[in-house]
Amino acid sequence: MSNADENHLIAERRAKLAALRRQGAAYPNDFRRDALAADLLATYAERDAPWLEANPVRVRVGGRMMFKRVMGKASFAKLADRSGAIQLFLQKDALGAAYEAFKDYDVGDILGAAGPLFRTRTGELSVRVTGLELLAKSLRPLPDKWHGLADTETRYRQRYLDLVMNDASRTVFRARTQIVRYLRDALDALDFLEVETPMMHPIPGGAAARPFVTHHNALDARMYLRIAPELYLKRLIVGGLERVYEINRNFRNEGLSTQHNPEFTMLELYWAYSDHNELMQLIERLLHGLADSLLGTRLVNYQGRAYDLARPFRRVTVAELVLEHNAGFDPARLRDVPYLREACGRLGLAVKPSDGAGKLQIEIFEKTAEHTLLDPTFVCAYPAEVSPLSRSNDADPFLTDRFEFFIGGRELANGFSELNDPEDQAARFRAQVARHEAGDDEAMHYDADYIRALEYAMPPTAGLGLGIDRLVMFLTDSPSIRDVLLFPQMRPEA
RNA sequence: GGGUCGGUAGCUCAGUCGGUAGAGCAGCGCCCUUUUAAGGCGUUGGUCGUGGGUUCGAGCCCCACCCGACCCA
Repeated sequence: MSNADENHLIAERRAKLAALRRQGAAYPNDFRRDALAADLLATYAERDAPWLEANPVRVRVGGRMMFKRVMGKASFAKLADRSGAIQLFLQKDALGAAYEAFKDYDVGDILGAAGPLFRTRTGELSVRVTGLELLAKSLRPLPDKWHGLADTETRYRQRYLDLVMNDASRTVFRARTQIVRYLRDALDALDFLEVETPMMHPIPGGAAARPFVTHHNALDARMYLRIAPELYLKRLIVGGLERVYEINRNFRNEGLSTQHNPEFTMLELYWAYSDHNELMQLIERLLHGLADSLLGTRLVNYQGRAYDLARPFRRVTVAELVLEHNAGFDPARLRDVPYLREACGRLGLAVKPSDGAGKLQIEIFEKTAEHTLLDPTFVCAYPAEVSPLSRSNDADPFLTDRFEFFIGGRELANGFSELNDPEDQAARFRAQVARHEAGDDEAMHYDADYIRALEYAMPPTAGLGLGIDRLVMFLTDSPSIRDVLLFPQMRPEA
């Protein structure tokens, strides 16, 4: 940006920076803090003005100046650091030339200040500044101190400004880290091993989704950003690691919405000698623990509605929900393709000629039932047709031992007993390839090495995928996935 | 992809019937030694998202496009 493009506010600050450069180092790096604002406020919360007078506590604090009030020969300012903010009191008598320099400092500048703590007339713990230093000049003015930064586009594109201005935003991202740490600690305690598997796949697998495509020059090979780590993690189960998990990004080449970002974070875990029922119990335990540790209550408020996580989570099948939400649906014809096709037509659903009863059921379920699943609900017994990696149900091979978990009408998790029969898996891959060739670009590819791995035998295993972003949204009362991603995907600026 | 709403000063926002672009905060100058959105006086600051069109005249009306939010698919 040329100077001609800058407004007078920036021009004035740039002139002040130029003056600083003439005086010496404009960006000093020798100031050291010995205290954080919130620690001081907490430590001396009970100390009154006379005590602080009698027991001088000298501190060195640093941070961004968030307000500045000059009243002639005395001034107040507030310094914000990562913990919070503390007020400074500055007097000409005590500071001399540094006081005159301070009057040229701007809100937004990074300052270092030293001096004893005291209480103002109104009782606010403050630093009576005896030494002051400008550490980094802010050339651009901050948003309005009272209204803050409200423009959503700027909040997402310039997240640093959002973090400077909005406490609530900082709180959300701290909570996100706490949630991920809680999950790691809980799984580590269960003797799960955290692993890293490839983000670049020669064959996209593990989910039904369109991938991002890239190219490896040295190998002259097409590569895909992973849509899921599933097939790699299960290779590790074959390898005998028995309990593994990965918390990392997946990439799906799909639209953006309040629920979808092209890159999003999943927890995937694989648990040998377990099954989908134990996964449901695990989810319930994890959600209880998260609510307890993060919120201190199992009564979660999300977007104005109360969710009582202490009540047992509902369990219901796909078929039951289709019947529940489609009055007059003939329960005897749940697997009758022409009947289902007709029902889809009435609902305005576009179906493919290749869609079978399982796929059609799921279309109807998603259209009519999914959004109604507000309280925590496990939807069980997904059709095999839409579950190419799940173990078939022993009593009814039309179904699999699979569930999805919903809160607030949104899918939060997907879990199942893993298909460890290599011949069944090979047949399912072949069916997926046929769908792909019939034009379904979300259908899976045939992964020969994965079949080879299963042929060495994979123990009976349960596997779970948990959407971290949506979990964080729920636990932080955030309406959009962009509110829980530090840098959500945006169209490039013009 | 469709619909609704929005884009005006650094920030938050007004802008009437189409008739000289405004306020608060921030900034700049002066005053002010315990403020709490400090206060007082004065004052600078505009590609009204972009490009066309209608009109004597467009922030406002029409068309196209860009960016964003939300809803729907």
